[in-house]
Amino acid sequence: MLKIGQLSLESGVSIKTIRYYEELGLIHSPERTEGQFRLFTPDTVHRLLFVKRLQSLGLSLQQIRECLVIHDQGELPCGDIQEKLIKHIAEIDRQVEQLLLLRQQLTETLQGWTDTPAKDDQFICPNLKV
Amino acid sequence: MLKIGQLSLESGVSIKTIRYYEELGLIHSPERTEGQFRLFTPDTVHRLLFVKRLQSLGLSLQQIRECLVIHDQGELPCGDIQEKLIKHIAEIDRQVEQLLLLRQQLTETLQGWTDTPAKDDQFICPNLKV
DNA sequence: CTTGATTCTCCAGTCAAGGGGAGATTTTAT
DNA sequence: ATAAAATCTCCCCTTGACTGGAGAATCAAG
Repeated sequence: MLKIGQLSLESGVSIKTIRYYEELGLIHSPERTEGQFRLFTPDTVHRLLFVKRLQSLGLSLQQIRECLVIHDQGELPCGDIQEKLIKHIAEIDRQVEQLLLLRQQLTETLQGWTDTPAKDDQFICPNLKV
Repeated sequence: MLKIGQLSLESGVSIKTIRYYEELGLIHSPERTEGQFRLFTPDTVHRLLFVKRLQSLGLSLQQIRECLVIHDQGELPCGDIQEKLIKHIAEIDRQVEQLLLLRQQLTETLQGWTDTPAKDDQFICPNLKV
């Protein structure tokens, strides 16, 4: 059994974050010593590494929790994880598309931009007629 | 002179947001009636449209404020705006790059993924050996 | 004069994923 | 036995751009 500091060392997740994850239900509330110190089972290390891995792939803690719930029901969460990852790719594609659209807007706006435009008190920036 | 409701109508910016922008210094604190109702000058409409335009191009309110400060010093902010837009394009490029890297990670992770892996109690998801 | 619409200030909350620190207690090591 | 290290709970803070609501005051119209 591990106290929280040891778990933090072995998983690379900060103590604060571990307690936060417990609060979110990402890890189970562990046993306590008589003095209320948390005593985690060793497999909690794996659980935290799993969280970090999915997080590094861009999933939210909420999504990760959904996977862990399935795992805790005794099922393999692979299918669910796969689905989430695929959806996440689609989400990334949407974001990239939006960013490229914006980039296009920006380059168009910068087309014909001049540093010394005629001053026009109607506009704050004459290059940007708004 | 416009009261805040009228300014909101003409600019499309909500009343709450107008007061927020005043607090941030994006628009000048206007005159007041005896009863403390704000009375905006009509050019505030343009100013709000300018803010919305730069915002739609992805600039933060902080960056927009910097442009407006230059304008209020009697200078044309075009050069500053141009510089910010160019930097913003570079920022977008960085973001896209990061997203595509992540996308690559995701597709690699999904390579060879199987819906019916052998159960392995050491791992939460055997497809994701973490 | 009264009613209803508008506006005022102030406070608080939203989203995500934690971080900081106080003050008390518990555990461990000497 | 005592000191030091670890942990506990509790509450507030962060970023950015707002939004919501309470309760009071003001303005405009009939």
